[in-house]
Amino acid sequence: MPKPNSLRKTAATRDSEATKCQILDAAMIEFAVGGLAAARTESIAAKTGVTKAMIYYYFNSKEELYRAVMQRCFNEDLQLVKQLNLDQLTPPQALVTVISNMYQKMCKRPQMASILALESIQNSGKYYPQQTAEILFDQLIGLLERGIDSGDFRPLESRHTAINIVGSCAFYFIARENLQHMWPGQDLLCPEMIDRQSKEATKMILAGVLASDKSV
Amino acid sequence: MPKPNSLRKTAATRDSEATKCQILDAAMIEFAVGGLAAARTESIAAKTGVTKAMIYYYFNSKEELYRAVMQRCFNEDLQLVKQLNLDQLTPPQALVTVISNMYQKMCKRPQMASILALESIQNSGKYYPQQTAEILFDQLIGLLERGIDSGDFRPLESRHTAINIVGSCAFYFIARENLQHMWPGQDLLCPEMIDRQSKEATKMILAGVLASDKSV
DNA sequence: CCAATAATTAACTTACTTGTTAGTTATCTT
DNA sequence: AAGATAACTAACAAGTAAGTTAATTATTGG
Repeated sequence: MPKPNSLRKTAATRDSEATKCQILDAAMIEFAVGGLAAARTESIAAKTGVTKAMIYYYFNSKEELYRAVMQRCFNEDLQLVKQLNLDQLTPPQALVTVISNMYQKMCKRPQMASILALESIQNSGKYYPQQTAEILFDQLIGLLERGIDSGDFRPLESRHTAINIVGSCAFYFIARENLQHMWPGQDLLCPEMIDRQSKEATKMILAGVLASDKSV
Repeated sequence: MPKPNSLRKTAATRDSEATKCQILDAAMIEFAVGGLAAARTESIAAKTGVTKAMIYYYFNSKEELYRAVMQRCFNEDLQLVKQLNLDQLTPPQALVTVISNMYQKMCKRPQMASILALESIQNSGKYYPQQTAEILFDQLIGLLERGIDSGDFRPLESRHTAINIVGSCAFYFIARENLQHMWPGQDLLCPEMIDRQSKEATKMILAGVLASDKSV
């Protein structure tokens, strides 16, 4: 009487796609803590149901595995962003949407912010899939400029402002473990906390960006 | 005719304090790229005029060296912050001062933001000198609450807002290498750029935080 | 059900990294 | 100026980590 499909690697043996995915998931967690340089292949393997050799079987090297993780991160991201159809919204609405979307994404993949930050710090972003990071930022910058032109936003410097907006969001996730002490016992990743942080950020950013004669 | 005091380690031989300082400086640069885990003692030594053995002679281990670097970072920081005398300023003035001070500090030690971010991501902040990070955050939170009480600021959630403020500042330095592409050829650490970023952040944050019936 | 192939492992090799040690050179004291 | 001590180095030992290999086990198609 063999169990056909237990949770762990017990059954469902030998499914290459599942194994690749397991490795990618484990790698994402490991890379999100140490980045490419400090990640240990042994440690990644330990998080999966398979041996280290499988990493090399499917991904050839730690570096290529890292590339694959990055790729997957950004693909998901781009997919989501394209579905937003920001052009059909007013600039303030679009901005609110972008911010809310950022938090949702981070909430779904809490490792995201750390991985991107680590890649930037450790490797100057050279492993980012070509221009993908640019696309995401440019979208926000474009939206800000549209809002300035329409008079919804005050005349601000779009690039610097975009940095401030993304930064305020990313920081919550990057410094999560340190911010913990402000809310003892609370899980900073629980939906309620994320929601409060998101709302507070949205309010501040919107008020900071809107032309003084406008309001939402 | 021996040179008495050339720039490198040529002359001025055997000055223990200078050597310790050289090691700390080199370590700071190395730790700011990879964090404790990815930093190589060999690589730190290579940045100094002395051998790796000196690291162990003066600091015993990579970990203790890391602790020393952290300590020095925070000591400087606390010193500066205490001199601000925020209590003698109105809340909006105090906030402007805090923001401007953050940028100045980061400008002086561009590795700072990366080191703190890496420590948080890699080690959950366990190497921060006891409570020092808390003090810095609490100061900002206290100031925000004072502003809410006085009616200068709108009723916001001080902790979340503090995170947004610090985040928008830190991100510029953390993601510096990636943001580079927005200003091709420009040095993001040059005083003019920092000044523009700082001004833009100040404007946005202040507008985002001030009660709607107030202005600076 | 058997052969071919794909997935997987355990054990190993090679390169790197931390930390040590024994010995060397400069500086300071008397 | 000699002896003591502090600063320093080169070479090494021990442990760790990346990547490989040869053999093993499951799956699939005829």
